[in-house]
Amino acid sequence: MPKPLQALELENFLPYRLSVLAQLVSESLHDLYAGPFGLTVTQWRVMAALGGFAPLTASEVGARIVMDKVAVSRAVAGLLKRGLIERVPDATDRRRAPLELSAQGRTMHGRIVPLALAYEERLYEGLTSEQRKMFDDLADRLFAQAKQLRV
Amino acid sequence: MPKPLQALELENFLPYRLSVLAQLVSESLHDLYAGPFGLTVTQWRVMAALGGFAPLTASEVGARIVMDKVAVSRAVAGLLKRGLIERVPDATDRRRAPLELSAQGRTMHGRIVPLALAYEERLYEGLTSEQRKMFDDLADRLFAQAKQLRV
DNA sequence: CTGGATTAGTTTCAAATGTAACTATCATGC
DNA sequence: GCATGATAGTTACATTTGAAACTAATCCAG
Repeated sequence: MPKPLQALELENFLPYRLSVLAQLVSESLHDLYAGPFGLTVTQWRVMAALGGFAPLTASEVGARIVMDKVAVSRAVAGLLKRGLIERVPDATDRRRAPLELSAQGRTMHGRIVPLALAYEERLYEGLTSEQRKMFDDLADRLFAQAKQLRV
Repeated sequence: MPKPLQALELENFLPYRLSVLAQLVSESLHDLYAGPFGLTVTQWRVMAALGGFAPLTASEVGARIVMDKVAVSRAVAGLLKRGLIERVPDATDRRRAPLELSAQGRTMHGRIVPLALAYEERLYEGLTSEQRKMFDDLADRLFAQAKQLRV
């Protein structure tokens, strides 16, 4: 009796597994800064990008955190209103609006970073340092391959 | 001069990396069945779950594909309207509404599965089979750990 | 039995998101 | 130097999504 040539078990299907894992991790992390600091995922990512590489324009932020410019624009609007980031006028090109963390934003950033790193550390806890490197490396390759396959 | 004790580089931050990788893969896969078959991600996952384990109630589907019942309910409504799935009345408990693929749904499922598996295969292409197993195993551990950490 | 608590699933309303159109500024070719 | 097109960012509208309220059916304690 001919068995089906191909079967798809969601549980073992890589794209599905990646999706579920990423979602679970993302939600856990979200709990760290959503409640206490009132940030959305995108807002936090914008702050993280600026924390490391300010000043950046909205476009540069978008490229860095892989978000379209509308999403970035909205996150930036929210952060500006709360005074967590500031615009630095660019005299040579007034279309550009470079951004950086405000003093208040730096303080918040400084509080969240240790929480985020601690969460990452706990997540990695079951893995040896070789295994961590291995996972990172393999994830990199998958990412490169996925980009390659993107039509 | 005291350097900051902790720094967070988004590019090397595991939750962020997982999120970006999963999103890229998910979008690529989405292209395979959204255009040609007009399915949303959730709809496809519902069909995939039913393809392997029907009959399942909406709740059971939700547990399997890690989706809340509202999302499942909406996906199911869309699939029912298109005649891709059917309800099997449950005489012993009329609250429950077990679902299964219709003939038409099975046909579509049978067309999508090979496409999905082929994509997965191409994604894995740069990895040896040991590396695949390794990645899967490490991802499993991370997932278990993430569940553990979930408050 | 029967009234309150549970469970399955749907609907509703508000918030988040994506696409496309829009404004403002700058770069370029003639 | 000025029309055309490109770029940065915002706004508007339609769709999707999420949280909570709701309906219907079942379970269970007394």
